[in-house]
Amino acid sequence: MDELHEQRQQRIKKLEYLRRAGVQPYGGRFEVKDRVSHLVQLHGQKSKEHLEQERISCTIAGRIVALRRFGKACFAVLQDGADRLQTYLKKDLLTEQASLIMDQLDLGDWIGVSGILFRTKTNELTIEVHRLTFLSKALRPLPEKWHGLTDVETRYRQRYVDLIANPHIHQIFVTRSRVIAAIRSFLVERGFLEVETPMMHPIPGGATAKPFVTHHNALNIDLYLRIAPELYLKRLIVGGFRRVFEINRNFRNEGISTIHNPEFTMLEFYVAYADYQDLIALTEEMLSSIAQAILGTSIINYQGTTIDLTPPWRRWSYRQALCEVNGLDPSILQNRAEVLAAAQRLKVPVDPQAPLFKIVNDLFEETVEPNLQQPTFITDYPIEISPLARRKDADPSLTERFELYIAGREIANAFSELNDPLDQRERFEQQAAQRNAGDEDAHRIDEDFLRALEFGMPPTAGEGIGIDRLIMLFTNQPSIRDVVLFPQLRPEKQS
RNA sequence: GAGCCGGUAGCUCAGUCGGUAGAGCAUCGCCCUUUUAAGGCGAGGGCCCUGGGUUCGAGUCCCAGCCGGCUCACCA
Repeated sequence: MDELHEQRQQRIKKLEYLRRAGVQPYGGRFEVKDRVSHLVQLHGQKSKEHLEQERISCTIAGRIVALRRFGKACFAVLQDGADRLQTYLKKDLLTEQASLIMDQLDLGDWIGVSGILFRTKTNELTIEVHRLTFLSKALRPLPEKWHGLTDVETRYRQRYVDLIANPHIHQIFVTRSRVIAAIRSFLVERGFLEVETPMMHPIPGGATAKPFVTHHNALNIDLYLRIAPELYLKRLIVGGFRRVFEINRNFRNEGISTIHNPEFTMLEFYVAYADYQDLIALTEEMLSSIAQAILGTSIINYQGTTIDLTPPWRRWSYRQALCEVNGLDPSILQNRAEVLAAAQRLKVPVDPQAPLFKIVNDLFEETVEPNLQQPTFITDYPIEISPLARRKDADPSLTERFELYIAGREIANAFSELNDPLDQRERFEQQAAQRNAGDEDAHRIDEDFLRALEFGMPPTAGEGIGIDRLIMLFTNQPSIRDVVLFPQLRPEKQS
């Protein structure tokens, strides 16, 4: 007989036995009086004698993740969230029915216990159980106790098993939730209004990306899952909201990698009357204070690199960074032949036919980005690669824009917004021309957005932060799949 | 989309030169009232990812495919 089938049959037999004995194998409400984490925090340091004297009563519930039987007694380790506590079940101390339950317990079952805290001979904090309540029967066996579940495919497909077998995974998602909650309160405290804008767009906009298409039957129209909330949030600034933010999913129909999931969580926020310099200060304060609040430090380790989030962070202009890293004279950036020569000398493969700004940007990405391990604001991007950003008054070839890099990765992208409706229309039309020429990622003209801008948008600064990548950094995870509960995979073959 | 690596019991993994499918944990039976990878004795459990091919004989060699990981490309 198939082994899984056999273990499952065994457990169904035990379930039926419990039922015949009057024990509900899938019970109802149970009054949990204590959390394991709290008990350990309160009493984890107390000595054997101290505990004997205090006789602390407690009631916990959890899943059995280890079971060591000794004839008429057993040790069962219960897992409550990411925390574990040993319980000691002794038939002497239990009712007849509880003894019967004890004999039927399997790894994975849920039970509730009441008893007294004590320390065993080996000094382990343990509950001596006086009351045992069966809560829920597991029909499938848990992964092996020592190595746990390591097969990454199973970990992602059956995250529930991953969370059971690898409690530290639990902690990653707790941290994720806390970071997002902290971002929310940081922004709300500063007068931002949290809003929700459409996820289904008639015209996908606000980013350069391929959208997912879906269809609305009653309206008989195609809709696109949003690639960015940007254009809707700016409509709200036009409408008079001074500070808005949204934390929600974006969808991009592109490749999957350790830093790309088709749906990913994005924070975007917009501040009327502000410019990108204000956002530099805000970003520094937000990320360093959240690290301090959630991790208890602003110095973090990411994959072996120590990263110091203590402000202020380095400000480095795009051109200056490029020239300093590679020992180039800034004057050559305008000269195609010299840039190509530099690329060759630096062994960066570039397309000699490409526009100059593209070649310069390839050089930047190849040579500068990997060096940006410590938090760095790269500022003043060229106009050609910043179609939505406001020009700098002092140099119209540059924009009021920054990207924040940490650990060699782009974490945030922000700029003073373009609020000139006529300029925006021109840029849309240029994009549309590129689209007609075959660039399917180029922006489409959003007439309603242009209409909104024509009603007048105040000077505004806006920023986007990729939340998943931020969480990777804060939890020291190498892959985005490790910070998304259910990452996208090919569907499992049904057997 | 391309390259490299992997897929064997519920889990973690061995499997030599092509010659009867293995271990530990888990499961089942017996013993055991302070163990913690508990222990002792015994037992059961396999679509070796799928489909072809070579061969007297394939987990092993060859081809195609499926699924996953990593790297690269696009992107955040």
